[in-house]
Amino acid sequence: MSEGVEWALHSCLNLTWLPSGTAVPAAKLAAFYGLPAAYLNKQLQALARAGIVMSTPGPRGGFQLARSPERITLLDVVVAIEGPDEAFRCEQLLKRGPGADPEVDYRQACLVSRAMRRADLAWRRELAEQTLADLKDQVERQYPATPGNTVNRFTALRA
Amino acid sequence: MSEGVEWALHSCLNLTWLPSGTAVPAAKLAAFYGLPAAYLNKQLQALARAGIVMSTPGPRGGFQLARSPERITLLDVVVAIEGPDEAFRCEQLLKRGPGADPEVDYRQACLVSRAMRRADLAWRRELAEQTLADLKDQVERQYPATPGNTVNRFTALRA
DNA sequence: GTCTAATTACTCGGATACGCACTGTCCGAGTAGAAGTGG
DNA sequence: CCACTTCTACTCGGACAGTGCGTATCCGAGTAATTAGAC
Repeated sequence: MSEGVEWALHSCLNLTWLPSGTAVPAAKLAAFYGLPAAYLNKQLQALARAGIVMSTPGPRGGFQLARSPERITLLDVVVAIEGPDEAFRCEQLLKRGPGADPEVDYRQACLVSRAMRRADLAWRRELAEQTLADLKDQVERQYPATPGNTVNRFTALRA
Repeated sequence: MSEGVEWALHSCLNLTWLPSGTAVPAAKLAAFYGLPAAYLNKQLQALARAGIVMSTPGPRGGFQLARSPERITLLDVVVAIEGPDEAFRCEQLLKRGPGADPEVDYRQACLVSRAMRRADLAWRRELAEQTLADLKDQVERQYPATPGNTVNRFTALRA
């Protein structure tokens, strides 16, 4: 899996703690973890295309969450970065084997493909059941200082 | 995910239908689906290293399942080809952020990492619950001609 | 002091190189069977 | 006819190139705030 997923998840989580209406430039989100700003910007663009964050150009511009954290699942973020394709892509080997029917779509008929798809769905279900708000609450419960520290750090970077 | 996983699964399933004790060379397993023989051989080597198949060199040699299909899960095959690492690898971003504790292992502490690991475990559980024997039975139930056709095809390739 | 207009600085966005892992290929070590030979 | 030796052909196994995608970077289009100036 692409490394950008981790960056996107942590950045979105950080955006959760900022007062709504304020945009954060990619450079500051990157500086928070010492990441290459231009490359993180690329990932944020993907999130913007997926409608997870919205971008505003110009001074005082940047990124902010496009909707409330309760309506953003971890699956949304992963799909935005990694793309919608499932990890196991059936190349329809059976179509190249003996006794193959050219009319059949073996992505549906092949039982190997089905078994792998079942596992993929279990993975996706688990990711879809966790929202950014859930994660945010868990962090705040376990590390109560995090929200304040995060905001302070970003305002410090603003200087 | 690597394409070799699909090849390995289908090849292992084909091996299920051959009488035990008979070895099949990689060239014939590859010819079954029109795959590049040398590259499939590479994947079979990985399966051999994992103890899923056993190889015998020389004439009349080849590959055969190292244990009964009931004791080979889909996860075993996937891990043998893809390696044991989970898809989402936590780079411990928090260690590079403000307020990081150098002593903490953030692969355990980071809640993002935990959420992703939970999804990964769900995926692995689903794969571990399906054995090659299960798949074999499903195929035989749905396509009763497959076992005979497979054996015939391999003996035909032997000519 | 206030309105207007030009300027400036800042941001995203897409177009452009680089590196690594997956893909694909090749040849050599080793072995089992076949063939040949002598008893 | 049988046992032994030699030879051949076949198999895996690891070492060697090619290619696509993830990684990383840079510069230009566009915008909002700022500043200067005129009224």
